[in-house]
Amino acid sequence: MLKPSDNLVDAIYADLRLKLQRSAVSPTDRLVDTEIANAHGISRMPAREALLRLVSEGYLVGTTRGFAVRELSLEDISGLFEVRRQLEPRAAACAARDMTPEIEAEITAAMNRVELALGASDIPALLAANVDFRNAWLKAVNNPHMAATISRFIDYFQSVRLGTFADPATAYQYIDGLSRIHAAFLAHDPLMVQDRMTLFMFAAEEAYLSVRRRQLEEAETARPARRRIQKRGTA
Amino acid sequence: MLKPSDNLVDAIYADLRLKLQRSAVSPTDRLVDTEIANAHGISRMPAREALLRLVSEGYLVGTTRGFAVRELSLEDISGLFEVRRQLEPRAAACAARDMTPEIEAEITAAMNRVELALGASDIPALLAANVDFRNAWLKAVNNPHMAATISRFIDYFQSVRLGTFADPATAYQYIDGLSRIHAAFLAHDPLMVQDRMTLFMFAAEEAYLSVRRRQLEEAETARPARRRIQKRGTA
DNA sequence: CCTCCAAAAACCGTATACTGATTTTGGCAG
DNA sequence: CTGCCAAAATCAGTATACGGTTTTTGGAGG
Repeated sequence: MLKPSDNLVDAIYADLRLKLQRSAVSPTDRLVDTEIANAHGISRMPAREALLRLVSEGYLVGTTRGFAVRELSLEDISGLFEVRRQLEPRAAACAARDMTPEIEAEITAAMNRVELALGASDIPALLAANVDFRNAWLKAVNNPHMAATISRFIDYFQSVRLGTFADPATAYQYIDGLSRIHAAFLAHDPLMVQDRMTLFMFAAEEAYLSVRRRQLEEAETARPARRRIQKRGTA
Repeated sequence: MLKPSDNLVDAIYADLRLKLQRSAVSPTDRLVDTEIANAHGISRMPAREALLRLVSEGYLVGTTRGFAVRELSLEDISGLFEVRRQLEPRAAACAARDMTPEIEAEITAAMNRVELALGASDIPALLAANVDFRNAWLKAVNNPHMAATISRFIDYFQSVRLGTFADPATAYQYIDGLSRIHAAFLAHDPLMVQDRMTLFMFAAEEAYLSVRRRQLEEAETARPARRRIQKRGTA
């Protein structure tokens, strides 16, 4: 843990980012700079700067008591998917066009791991394989700005994704869509990839919305009402 | 100067961001935390954090000797426009659909200022009015994620825009495209807005590419070869 | 047992200080 | 005048320290 680059901030940032991608941080957790700092045996500043960067990128929100993973409202989900719909089908089509055998092998390997994990109901493995699949095809996108933007928008859903995969029916449908995209990649058909990605986007949006709606309802019944997340949204 | 929020980092960030939007920082300038700090009468840390944020957002790059505005390669320009083409026509169409009379008045006012500045060949005013026009129609975009992403992508071009407006012919053509978009907004025709924005995107890409190409050539002839911008690109 | 209030703790924001790396400067030799 | 080398300056990164605000805690009173 903590090797990338010779820069402490980047190292901490990468570490936290990975934890977030793996849904290893729950929205109820509080990330505190001092904790992270002496967990890694460093001072507050690098940890703080990494946290601040995650805030400015929209992954975390600052509260009066530590940093927390950002929870998406239903509007957030709709809005984020509107952007994803504009970008991902097109990007995936480009990826299909410019696909190399190496990357093709990677996405196939990731797809296999996804199906294996689905069969074993191994949610963490499913999450990880899902991330791998996405990162693999994004590698074939020649436009780094496009790839980075997409990556970022997908990562916003980490806090919801866990819930999506918890329900077997939803997970199955999600993975089915993924596998259809995978097949289209193997067929080297950019347009088929584009179309299937478009369909996938709509299905995914609905899945996330329903999961999030249920989460919000549960939270409502559990706690009558309370919340206190201040300013510091920045962006 | 330096009022927004009760937070020094945000204040410095906003100040720098504005300077960048106005092209008030040349790529040869070096932004140094200590300078900014005692220019504002504060310590290094807030200035440094603001700079770091601009780096992580891609507006600046860290060098071994201060921070500098990021210079776009021709590939960057093409890549950035590929993303803009996916987002802006659609977003503008939504803006046209959801336009309010207040915002319509704003974009008209901005458009008038653009034409006034164009007539007077007042480049700084043209730059400012152009920013205003964009910000005005983005206000009508109900999806904040969409609006923020677009805003960000547009802002990457600040270092090139100055060059675009310097050439009267290019500036005229650019502004003509803008005015056609404005007319479409006034007609409340989302599809017309969408189409015209699409055309505008292609024209703008070409304009930026040719300006940047010329800049690079000039730099080449002036200085045989040299450059030293290190790692720290982050994101 | 619950409520209210005050003391304590937690945590963020900012300031200052130190270190190491890199670049610039200035002088000395060729 | 040019090239080289060493001293000095510059600047990013990291550590430590302090102040202020908000939250939690714990006890006294109802």
